[in-house]
Amino acid sequence: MPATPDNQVLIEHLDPTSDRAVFRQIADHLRAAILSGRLGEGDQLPSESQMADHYGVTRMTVRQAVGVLKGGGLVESQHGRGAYVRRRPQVRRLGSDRFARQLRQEGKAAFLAEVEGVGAKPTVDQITVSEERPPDDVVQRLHLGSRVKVVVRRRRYLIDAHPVEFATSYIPAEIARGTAIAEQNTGPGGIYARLEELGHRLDHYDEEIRARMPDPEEARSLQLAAGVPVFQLIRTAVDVDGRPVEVCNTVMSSDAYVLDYRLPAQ
Amino acid sequence: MPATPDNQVLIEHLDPTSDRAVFRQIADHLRAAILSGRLGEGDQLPSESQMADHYGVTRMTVRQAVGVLKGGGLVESQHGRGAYVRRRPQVRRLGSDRFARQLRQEGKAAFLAEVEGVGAKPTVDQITVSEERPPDDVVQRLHLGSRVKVVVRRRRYLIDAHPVEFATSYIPAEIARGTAIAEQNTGPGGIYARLEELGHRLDHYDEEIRARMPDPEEARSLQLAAGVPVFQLIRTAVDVDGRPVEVCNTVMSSDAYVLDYRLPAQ
DNA sequence: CAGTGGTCTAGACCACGCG
DNA sequence: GCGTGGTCTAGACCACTGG
Repeated sequence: MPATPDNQVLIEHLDPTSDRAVFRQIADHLRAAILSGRLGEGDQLPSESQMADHYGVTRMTVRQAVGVLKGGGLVESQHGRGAYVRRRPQVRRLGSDRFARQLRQEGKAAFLAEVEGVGAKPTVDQITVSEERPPDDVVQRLHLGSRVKVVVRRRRYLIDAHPVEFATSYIPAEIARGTAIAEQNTGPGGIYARLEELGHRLDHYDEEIRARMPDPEEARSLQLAAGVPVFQLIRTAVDVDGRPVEVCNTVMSSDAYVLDYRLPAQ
Repeated sequence: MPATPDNQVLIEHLDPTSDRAVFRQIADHLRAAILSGRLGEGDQLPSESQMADHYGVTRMTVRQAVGVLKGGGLVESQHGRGAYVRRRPQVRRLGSDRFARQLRQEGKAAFLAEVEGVGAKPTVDQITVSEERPPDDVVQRLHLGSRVKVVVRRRRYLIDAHPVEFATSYIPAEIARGTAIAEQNTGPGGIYARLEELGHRLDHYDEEIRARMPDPEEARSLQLAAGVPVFQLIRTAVDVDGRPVEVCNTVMSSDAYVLDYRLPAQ
């Protein structure tokens, strides 16, 4: 009479007659456990060795299964510690009125004011300002000639020391050169307030939103786990004369943000 | 004197003194080749065996490298054929005025009219209509009681036979029951035209946008390659009395869409 | 049929974390 | 020091594509 170790109950979860690959079946089990709540956010998965024993497969097969869940953003692993059900960080809602409001707020940049308002600690770092030839898509959006330079502002935004987005703004040098827009600190109300003071009364913003996987540099800068896509939001500010005066390219961690827009029906 | 086969030039690309894992170095090489255009969209990568020979590693190591690029959405592999630089399909731009327009268009649903307008063949399939208890988040958004039922409309949209999005609409049964909204074919102008005919003049739409990796069911339904995230767009239609009359939950392939919004500055 | 990617084994050694 | 995940080897067999 053969021995029947207790892991037999788990081994029975595998269907050897199924066409579905073993590692996919294991991934399915883990996914079901997570979605059902049997494994909650932050819970540790069984170790790879344990699962290999349980299912009667090698560690490499288990790793394939876990890899599926990591690619789907459900699981995050930490070298030397274990694999965990990924926690969804607190999201920040970006309303479509955020810039209308900003124009009225004096003294603080919108990001700082809003994040402090919910009791978190906002930071802006990696600020650089330079004058450059813009990339082609920016040339198009700003209706510039091919040799025209722009002031380029780069910065990264963090909430409670967690990076959530970074942005690059392009303003025609003709407008921004020598103004506060070309300084590290643009002063109260940010560059939109400065643009209006310079006579470019703003009419509207056009926003283009894409979603994609980050490149390795973006993943590093935003400390993204595997399986977390980014929003790419390209905003063009247009003044009342119909002239585009700024393009801002923002890359945001998709699990730090929900974008809210209100559209009139007419 | 040892033989130096021609693949030696490629083997030299590996830096054995580097801390970076071999499969990451290989992935870096391939990514650089793709981003520089040396490998263009649709081009076939060297076979796994070829790369294993070139770099002097096993096939499993090469597969890890290719897996990195698949997870990033850069590469797509086809069983028995090879691995290819992924093609980005044509994108459809979703303007924020798409529903204001729709109200004026008679005779055709907005999706069909717009896609035909660019010379492509639009399809809607998997249409189902039923009456159900809505999920919690829909109960909240529609300001409903806990036992109230809604008419649920599901459908999938395809462009040139490629699925690009699927959507689920929830309309309070009290409003929709017995009307064209509860039929397969809602008639000219779609459900928004019917809602207005029923006396619910629409005031605005609230849209919430998220990005995330698809679950396996979504990936199958939208035929998504690995490394392609989805947009999830939840739209709530509100009538002039301030009553939410529809919630529509749409899941879209992120590489089929760019979302465009225009925001007034004031 | 040959060549491709997909799955899986049975090991090995390493780097990291934590007690 | 021990358990964890990370990397890598050297095979094997399979499923699929295409000539």
